[in-house]
Amino acid sequence: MLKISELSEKTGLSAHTLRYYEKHGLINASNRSEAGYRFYTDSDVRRVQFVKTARNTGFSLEDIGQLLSIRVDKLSHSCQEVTDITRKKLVEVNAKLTELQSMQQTLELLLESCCGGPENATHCSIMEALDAGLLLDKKIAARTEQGGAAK
Amino acid sequence: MLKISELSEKTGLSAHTLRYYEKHGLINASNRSEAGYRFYTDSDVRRVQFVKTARNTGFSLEDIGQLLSIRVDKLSHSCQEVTDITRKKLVEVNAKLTELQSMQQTLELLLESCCGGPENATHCSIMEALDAGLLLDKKIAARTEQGGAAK
DNA sequence: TATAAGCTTAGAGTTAACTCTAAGGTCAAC
DNA sequence: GTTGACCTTAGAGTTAACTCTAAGCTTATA
Repeated sequence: MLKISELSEKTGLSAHTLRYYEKHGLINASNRSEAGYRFYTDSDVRRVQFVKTARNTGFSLEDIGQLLSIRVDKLSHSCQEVTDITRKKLVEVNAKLTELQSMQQTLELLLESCCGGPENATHCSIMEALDAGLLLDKKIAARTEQGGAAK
Repeated sequence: MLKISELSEKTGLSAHTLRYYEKHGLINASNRSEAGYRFYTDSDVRRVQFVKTARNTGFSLEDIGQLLSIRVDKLSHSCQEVTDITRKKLVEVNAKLTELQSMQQTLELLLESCCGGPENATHCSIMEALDAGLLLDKKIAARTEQGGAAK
């Protein structure tokens, strides 16, 4: 039986966060001392670790709530329910990835295009590009590749 | 001279958002009607478009504030200041990308490992993996590659 | 037994970037 | 001259997931 500080140490989640998860119905302390102190069983600990793992995998607390309700009654739930949740999350992650990759590419292009030196920014190509609404993709690509097959 | 609804249409930013940007010092309407209606000049429009482009590129409103203060007085600022802001943002984007790619890989692995069928979740490998703290990377990789060079 | 560390709760604060509401003034058209 | 669409402001609400605070018990240690 662990106290909250011990569980905190064991899981790397703060006591605040553990109480927050409890308030939101994700976890619980099976026992309390007479004074009201939380005491966690091994089973509680495993549940908390499940939550942490799911969290690290990108699931929202809401997703995790669903996963947990499957977890406690696996017989009443199907693999499909689990994969539905997982696939939905993957779709979200992929969407974000696409967005970030586009940003990454733009930022790299911008950095390539600018001298980055101590001269004043009058002709800074980053500023120009942002002013031009980033049609610079083409400009810079042309400048950089000097012969690429533009669309 | 555009009214706010016209600028909204032109830029795709809502009137609410435009006022929000104004409140936060990013943009301004050069003129107001007697009744207090905002009127935007071409120069105002270009500034708003700059903000929008920068926003799409991933810059925070705070970053954009800095970029804008460079933009209005390029002589007093260096290319290096611009690249510093840009590079900082790229570092952030790269960090997020790494995190998301890891999630993506995990989620894909999880989906590969589970049948996703209508059978109950008693032996669902996704649930098992989350329970096991995802040491499954190895399990699944082994199962999938059936002969890969594990570390 | 006294102090300090740790526990409890309810509830407020944080962050970023909006998004919306309320209450009221303005303007163009019929 | 009266709709109805549009504008104004100040300020509250939204979202997710914490994070922190205050006020007050409890427990372990010296």
